[in-house]
Amino acid sequence: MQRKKLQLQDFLPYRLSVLANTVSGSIAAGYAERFALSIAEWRVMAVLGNEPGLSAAEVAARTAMDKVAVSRAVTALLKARRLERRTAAGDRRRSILRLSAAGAEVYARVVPMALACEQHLLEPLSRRDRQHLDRLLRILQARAGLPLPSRETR
Amino acid sequence: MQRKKLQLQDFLPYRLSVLANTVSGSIAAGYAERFALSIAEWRVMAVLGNEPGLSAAEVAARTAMDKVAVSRAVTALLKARRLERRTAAGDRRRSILRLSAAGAEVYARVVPMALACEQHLLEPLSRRDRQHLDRLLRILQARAGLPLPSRETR
DNA sequence: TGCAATTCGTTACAATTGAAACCATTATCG
DNA sequence: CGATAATGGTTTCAATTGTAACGAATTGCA
Repeated sequence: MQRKKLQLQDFLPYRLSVLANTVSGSIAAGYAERFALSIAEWRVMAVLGNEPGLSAAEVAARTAMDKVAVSRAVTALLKARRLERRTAAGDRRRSILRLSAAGAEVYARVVPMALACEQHLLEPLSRRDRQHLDRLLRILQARAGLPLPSRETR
Repeated sequence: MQRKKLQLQDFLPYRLSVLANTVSGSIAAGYAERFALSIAEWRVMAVLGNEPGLSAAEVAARTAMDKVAVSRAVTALLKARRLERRTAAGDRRRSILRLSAAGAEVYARVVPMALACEQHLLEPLSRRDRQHLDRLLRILQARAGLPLPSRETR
């Protein structure tokens, strides 16, 4: 038997959405202003900081962005000279992306801000709480990927 | 001492964002098609289903939407005849919103879908896990509202 | 009172986003 | 080989969204 009323403020999808927006917003407020970075641009820089030389498609896979969003973020980062792009030897469709020196410097300055922000968020949680959170999010993420069993086929 | 490397896939704000988007997307797929409802419109209907007679500002407060988004959703819902609007007696700036009969019927059909979706998501979690999740999300939400202590003032 | 500030909600305009079409290159297969 | 399909990435166009300005109504206060 299940709850019959729907209270938006108790509804998990809604709560996740509000929380994610609140968090993203307050982080973006940190780096967006200072470095003129959008969330998408920051994500691209974040993966390339860890794994230089990825192609646009690989960046897309790691950031959960679509290829159009990546393309636009890359364009903006190239214009700002925070990224360098070569075309892959052996496949001239693919590009090879890496942070420029300037990009690496921005990266080095934003990473601590991002980690500090995460720490701030996690501060009220005990070690065990954090482990729990990690586990719960992992489960939910896996579950969210699955399709709902449809009414017709069950 | 804190982690020095930033791995996007372990970064809490990123994980929350991806999870929330995955979940919202798969729910929206359920009602969006069938009922031609956007997420914003559904949120407005959801609160008015519980609390008929709210003003637009009150809807905004309960849905974490801004007033422009509410205004647009309300316009769309009025056009679809799923909402009725009167102006408040005693304050002619305020509006009084409630679901129309047709809106109430859509509401009655979407609520079970939404709850089923939530149940599907929560299915792999034990009772205690769910309580934990509730508590953790509550803490994080409260924490996310607070501003980061700024480097200058500490 | 009456004038300034505030609130409610809408509108206008620019910026962002998404879907589909597109070009160039590479892979597949008869 | 040569045609067709598939892939990587960009562009285009329309729809969505955010910000600021706005008009109308109300409140506060000198």
